Amino acid sequence: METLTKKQTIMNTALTLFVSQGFYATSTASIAKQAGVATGTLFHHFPSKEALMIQLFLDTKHEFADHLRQRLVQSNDLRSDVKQLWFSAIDWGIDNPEKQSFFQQYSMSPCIDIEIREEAMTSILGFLAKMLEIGKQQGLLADYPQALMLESCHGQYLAASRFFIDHPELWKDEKHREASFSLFWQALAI
Amino acid sequence: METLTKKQTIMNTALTLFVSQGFYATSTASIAKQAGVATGTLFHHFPSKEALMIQLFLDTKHEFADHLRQRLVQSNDLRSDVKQLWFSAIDWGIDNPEKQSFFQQYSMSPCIDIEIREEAMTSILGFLAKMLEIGKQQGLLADYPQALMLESCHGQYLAASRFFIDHPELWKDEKHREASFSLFWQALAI
DNA sequence: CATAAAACCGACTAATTAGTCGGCCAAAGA
DNA sequence: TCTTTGGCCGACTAATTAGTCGGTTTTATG
Repeated sequence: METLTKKQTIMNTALTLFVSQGFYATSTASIAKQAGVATGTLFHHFPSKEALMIQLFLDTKHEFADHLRQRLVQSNDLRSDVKQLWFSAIDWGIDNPEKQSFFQQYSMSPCIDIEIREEAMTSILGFLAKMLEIGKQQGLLADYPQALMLESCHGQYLAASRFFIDHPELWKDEKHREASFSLFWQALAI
Repeated sequence: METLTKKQTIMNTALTLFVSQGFYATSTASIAKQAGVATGTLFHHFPSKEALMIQLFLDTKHEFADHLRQRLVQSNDLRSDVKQLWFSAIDWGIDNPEKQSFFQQYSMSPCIDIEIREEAMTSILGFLAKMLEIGKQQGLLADYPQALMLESCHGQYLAASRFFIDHPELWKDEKHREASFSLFWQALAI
């Protein structure tokens, strides 16, 4: 059993509290206390509360992106590739409901600077953009404006994972899994 | 020119500040000052900051729902009815970007009690649920689980209006308008 | 006009906040 | 062993907060 560093403990605790209470309602003192750490320690690792939030946001986004990249395949069948990506993404949300809630709340909140949010967003949606491009060339996907399609994909993903986090048992139900992907794919398909 | 009551002014100001700074970062003092009103007046009309937020949320949701209901038609052609609803909804978002941002931020934030959010949600999505039911009976729409479809619709709406608020000029572009509806409709259609 | 009710004011308070600072302690290198 | 480095501590502070309260003005009513 590996022990967490205090820094890690602080970040884990902060994530939990930010999700359950909100950024501004969570005091640095309460984070430190809950993490079993002095306030001085918190500010030793992070210059400010905001810096803590930013690192949390970026780390979590990267963790999610890494998870997807690991499972990314490249077969001849675009639809099944996208499907695998879709399932991987929602799997991650189900396995990390707190982090998923974190995205839901802070992906469009003024707590985090808009530049940072957008940068994180494009870094994640980068390979999705490529897949869309391929799909259009293959004539599988509709030729709608790219930016609109990406925003739509993102919205569908947030909605679906919101739904399955609220109803985790339904994610095991083949009918619901398939339906969620169909909703996603049909929107884009020719 | 009709003058606003102080209560209305307080609510308008609060909405603006909540959207631009966030709920917890906005002090009641700053709301009062910006509204040209004493803090005592604010607390005369609203028992607490939270009560102000709740009323703001419910009023705005109702305003949106009323807008949609006014434009609701009932022809024989479900697709064109839904299309009109879709355009009405995004129109409202474009015309009220601040209120739309308010929804984006607070429709899933812990600032507002989850019961209140869900109640507001179902009251708005109520007639959409009926339209989906009709569509399924007519064999026009896929027979996916209802709750999942509603969540997906909501997600698509948030994504689309987010997109068009960021790029208002594109809402006048027929291609983009049609594309946004196609993305929405194709997801649901058989 | 008189009176009552409601809207309005702003100085005030008790509580909470992010962030500081001087010092403690354990480990690593000389 | 001595020294240095860096994680760590927690009492402290200056600033800010939501909400109060006693009093004034405005409005409605008889």
